[in-house]
Amino acid sequence: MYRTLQQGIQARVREVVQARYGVELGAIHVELPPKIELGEMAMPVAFELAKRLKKAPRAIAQELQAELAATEGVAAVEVAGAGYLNVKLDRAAAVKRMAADEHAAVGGPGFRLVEHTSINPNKAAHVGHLRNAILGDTFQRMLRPDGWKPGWDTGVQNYIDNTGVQVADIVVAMQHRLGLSVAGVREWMTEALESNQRVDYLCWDLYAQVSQWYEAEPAEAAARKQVRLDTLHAIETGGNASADIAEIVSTSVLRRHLQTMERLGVEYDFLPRESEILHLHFWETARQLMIERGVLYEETAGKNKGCWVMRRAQTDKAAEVPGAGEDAGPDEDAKIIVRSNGTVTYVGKDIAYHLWKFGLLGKDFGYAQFYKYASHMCWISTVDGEDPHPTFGKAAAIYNVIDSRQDDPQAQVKEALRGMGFTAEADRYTHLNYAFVGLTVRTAQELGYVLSEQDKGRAYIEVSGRKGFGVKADDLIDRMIAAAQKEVDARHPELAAGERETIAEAIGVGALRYFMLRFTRNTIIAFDYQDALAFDGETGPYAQYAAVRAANIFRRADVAETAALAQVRELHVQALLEGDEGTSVWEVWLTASRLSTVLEQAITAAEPAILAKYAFVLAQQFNNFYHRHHILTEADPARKTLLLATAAVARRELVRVLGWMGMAVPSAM
RNA sequence: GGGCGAGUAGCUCAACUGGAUAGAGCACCGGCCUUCUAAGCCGGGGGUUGCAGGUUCGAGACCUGCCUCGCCCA
Repeated sequence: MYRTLQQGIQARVREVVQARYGVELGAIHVELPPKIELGEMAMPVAFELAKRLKKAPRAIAQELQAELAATEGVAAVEVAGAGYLNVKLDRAAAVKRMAADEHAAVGGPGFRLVEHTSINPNKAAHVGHLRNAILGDTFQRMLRPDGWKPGWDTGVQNYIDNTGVQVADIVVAMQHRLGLSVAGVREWMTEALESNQRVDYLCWDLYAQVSQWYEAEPAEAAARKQVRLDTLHAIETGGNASADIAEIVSTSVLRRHLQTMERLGVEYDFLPRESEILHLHFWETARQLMIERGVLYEETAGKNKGCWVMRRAQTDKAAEVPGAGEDAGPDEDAKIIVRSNGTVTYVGKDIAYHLWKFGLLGKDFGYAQFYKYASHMCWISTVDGEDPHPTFGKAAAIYNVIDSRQDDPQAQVKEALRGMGFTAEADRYTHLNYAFVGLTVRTAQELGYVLSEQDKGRAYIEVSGRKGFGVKADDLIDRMIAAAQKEVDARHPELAAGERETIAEAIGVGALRYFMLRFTRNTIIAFDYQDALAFDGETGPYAQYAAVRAANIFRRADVAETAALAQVRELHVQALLEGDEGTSVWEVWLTASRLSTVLEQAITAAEPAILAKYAFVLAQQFNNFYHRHHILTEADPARKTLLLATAAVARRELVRVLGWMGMAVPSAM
């Protein structure tokens, strides 16, 4: 609703400024004034104009003021400070439109491809992976069509590197440490499943052990590293025991990852795998395309002689240097795509994969059904595939949720697309990056890790799969839910055990998801059990609690939420929204009305933390309102209706924003 | 050596991308449960935004140079 009013005022300002001064304005900035007494919208537009018109900002603001007052939905326009234009909204009108659930439509054409999680399928998921999956899943929910918004057609992918060195390490462990054949590995897996052990946990330990084994004896180190390399090559080639074991292990671990993520409400549509990128020869096709487009060439001299390298974009700097053109000799800083021994780098394969994502490769995966969710099927890549099947790729825009250690390679892939002339695609390629998750010293020690004195002085301890160092995702989820369960059991002994469990799950998962979303993406999270398990203050449970309280009012009231909202539209509420008391009610409506503005902002900035902040502020404002006004005992019927509608609208928007964050509102708390 | 990111209250983080008196949570101190649930509410203390310059009506944000820390690359 705020968004709609904002658009109306922006259009009006543009019109007035054009007519009065003949000036065409660019983006018109509208912000929230620091205090509600100053109004609901503030525009610093007069400052901008002051420069161009050589006139005092206050004078300009005063001239505009009179002409803007007539805008629809506006009660008054005032000039404040050095020349701010402050807009006071028609509160009663806004409330009525809000009650009717009028809001700006968020969405548009073009398929959006969100890729996230992408955990190496060789060990259990850990906290860092949770940040990735929760960020990606939340962003996906922000885009996808739902009951509230038309949204964008959206698909979710989880890329699986099933032929990489990490999977090879587990295969080495299986073949050379445990001495297992393909049949033996199959048996080992079956046994683990039947004895109810988490396969990914067993692999977690195996991975740490084999990593140490490589280095354990200096005399053997070279030979063991060679075993590892040979195994990796065997897996890439396919059709041998190592490749078969890799397939068995990675598929079992992958299923475990999907189960873990499903506990958090994270689901996928498609799982493209590295093995298919290899077997379907995506790279060879991409290579031809890159050569044709002139971005890939063989270096004939210098240190990169014999390599295929990527031509770098012509920078301004290079252009200024005389003789820096093509005849100036080898570009020593060019990015190597194919090494002189013929192996393709990771970036090379990634370029091929991204050409596929945008439908530019002229090739597709085979598709097979893999994992069934309650509402849809998750497909996996294969060489041959089943028919009929859905198709992925051919995206209009992509979002890759990958941590910021991959900034360089991601930029190179984007640069390759640009270099090939696919500039529109490069522009719609978003690396949704985020800083990694470490552990606080306290939590690392609690988990039993021995730290050096130097480590103890650090702000965080880095997670390391090779050392078996980290918080496993399932352990964390278990503990979050257990902590919630304890509270629920104490507070609601009257509820059935089953319901208490459902509630605890919603709270535990909500607390975890909120914790991962409340930090902006480039903040390094030092994960701490104590902080994550705190359910007071700026946390998921706080926001959920506000929604539960709002619902409780309607459990006792004699009207339903929808009825309260319908009734308020028939009332004269203007007087009830003024003064100190009225303003405290109006503030809830104002915050609630900003939902679409906030969502759009969060999508544009690709920053889910904006949603988390908003959910908290809305909950805070509701709690404030809840304490100030006792709704059910309100004597004045008109006022009571307004208060009920206020609770209804706060709850409605809170449920929506929490929904995008993947957080359910429990039946009781 | 090059590239990227960070440095804000005791601690953990925000600050709508250049706007009004830099805001929250935690912790600490004081108050509020016979009224829709205290996982809550109200009040209080706490800041040279790493340092030094600069740009302008206006800088935590932009520019230059330093200082610390962390990643990535050779």
